[in-house]
Amino acid sequence: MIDKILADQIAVTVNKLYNLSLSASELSISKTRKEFVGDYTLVVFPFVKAARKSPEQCANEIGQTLVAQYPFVESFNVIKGFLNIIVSGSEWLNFFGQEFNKSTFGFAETKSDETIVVEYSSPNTNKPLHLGHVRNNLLGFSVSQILKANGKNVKMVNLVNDRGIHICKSMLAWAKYGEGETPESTGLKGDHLVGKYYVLFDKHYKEEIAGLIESGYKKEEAEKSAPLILEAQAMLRKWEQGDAETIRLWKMMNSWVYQGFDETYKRMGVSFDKIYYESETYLLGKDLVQKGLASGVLFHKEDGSVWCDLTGDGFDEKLLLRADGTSVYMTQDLGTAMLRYNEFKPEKMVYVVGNEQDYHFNVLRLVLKKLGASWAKEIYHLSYGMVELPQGKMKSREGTVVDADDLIDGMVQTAREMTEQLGKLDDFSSEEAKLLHYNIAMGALKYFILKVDPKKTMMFNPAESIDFNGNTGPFIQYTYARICSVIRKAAERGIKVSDKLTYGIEILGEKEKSLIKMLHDFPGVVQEAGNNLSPALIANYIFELAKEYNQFYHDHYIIHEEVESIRQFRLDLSSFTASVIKNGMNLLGINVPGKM
RNA sequence: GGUCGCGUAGCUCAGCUGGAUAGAGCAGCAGCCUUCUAAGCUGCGGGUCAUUGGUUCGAAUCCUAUCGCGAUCACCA
Repeated sequence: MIDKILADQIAVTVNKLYNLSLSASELSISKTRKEFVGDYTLVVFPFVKAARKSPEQCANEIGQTLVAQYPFVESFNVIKGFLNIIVSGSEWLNFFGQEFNKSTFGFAETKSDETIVVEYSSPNTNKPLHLGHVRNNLLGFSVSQILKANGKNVKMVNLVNDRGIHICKSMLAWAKYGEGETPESTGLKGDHLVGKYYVLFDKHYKEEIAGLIESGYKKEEAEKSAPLILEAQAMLRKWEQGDAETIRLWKMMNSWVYQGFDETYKRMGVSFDKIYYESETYLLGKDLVQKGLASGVLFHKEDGSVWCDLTGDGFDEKLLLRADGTSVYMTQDLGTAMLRYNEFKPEKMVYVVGNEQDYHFNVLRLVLKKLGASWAKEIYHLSYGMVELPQGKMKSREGTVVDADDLIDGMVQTAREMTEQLGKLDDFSSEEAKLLHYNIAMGALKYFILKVDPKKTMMFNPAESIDFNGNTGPFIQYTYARICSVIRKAAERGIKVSDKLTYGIEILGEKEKSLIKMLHDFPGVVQEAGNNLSPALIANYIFELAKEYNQFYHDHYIIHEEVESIRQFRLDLSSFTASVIKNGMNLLGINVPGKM
């Protein structure tokens, strides 16, 4: 980008002047802050010693040399140790035009062979998706889009946790208390129906425990010997033995859940290339353990359990097989990672999983490495923070979880109310209006979540998330819709919208220049975000862009009285801005409506 | 207790590979609809960047220590 080219040339000049050998990346060159005059700023403090001159002398010297040597350096000014460089408009635009023709916003045109597997979502089939899953899904999907835009061959995968004692709990509760209820008979979404029985199990289980404690049991004993939990464990054993009736029940209830999940995924706008089921993968990893034992990486304890000694690496010993030969979470994950690696031979495997599993992934990488997997270092744990509510943490047992479907319903409802209140959609058909409500609601929700740094614990305030003012998705959608409106209206007046910025350079103001430069830097942002896996960065960038455009719009309120060249330029600018906003929002998985 | 993460305006968050006077939005106050979308715009007030010591021309940013909050250290997944 222009920054780099500029930096290269400045490096040549500085090196020659002071007999140094600095690379462009070692120079501190940034865009000039808006309160100062200039386009780019070089910090000269680092050369002061070599130059044996004051910062001001040094900066002036470099500035004069640059102006003399390069036509695109128009002039400069010096404030303390800061050299502000002013780039010549026409030279700069010339460069800009070339770059613009070469590529559109830096999205790779050719796909690389590099495959990246992104695992996200990974729900349990015993309860509906909640707010925490929403953050997971949006992050996973956004990151995948960002990587795709960077030319990677992305495989989005989901590992569904469809077996285990927790699944048996809801199965058992349904069998005992369900009276044959189905999604059809109740009108409930399948995942909600199953979730209802999971809660019901917990309720009855707690009652049994309380009863046992009253009759003299200790708490731990009561928890272990309550009839319900024993029954659930028995059911799990039956499942593992392939008992026909148990499997039938399990398949039926899971199919309800999947239908419910599909609906929620669809509403969130996320999708997967491949879905793994834990019931099919939970035995994986055992052969890895055998190999590990053979090679001496793993060892047996007296009771027959298998462990990996990680004490030399700052971790504890890690269990991989129980004494009875059954595997644990880590064993399965080792097996699944191996399976996935062999299947895709990816350059990187991204796991979108909450930060409470940081330890797990550190251990996973380490054990894989010890087992001889050279690719273990390519596992990237996209670790995200919890979502908290104003009342505190979400706890399913205390009923303080925010259900994903309820949340989306609420957002759509609010969008509808706001829209009707403003009376803007009078000329919309009911279908159009419905779609718009959905787009606005999801835009608000998605942006609200994605604008926060993934690794940080975030506060989810329902009241604020549906605010349509300020740094929000709807603000950006609104801005985009207005740009489209300008273009549309101009077309009605017969003004052509061209793709190239070849007009009006003489009348470019500072604002236009800085706006175009911001757009021009967009590819860099994508690149950086792709590498850092940070949708938050893109979200904030798009907001800045939308804000800048709004400012521009208000500064040039009356366009139809202006001269043709200015019109032409403004239109180019508008269409350019529009596409950048749209591309950026697409990266985040947010729809932007053309009119609002 | 060990390890990891976080601490920036009343609130929610940017900024963190060291650069100029630390930025947005919300909330509060004062203005702006005859023109293309007021879901908007303008202005005002609001800060010991948790504390401490260091590194240097320069620290919210890097390092030490302390305090506070959280996660984790399961034969749960």
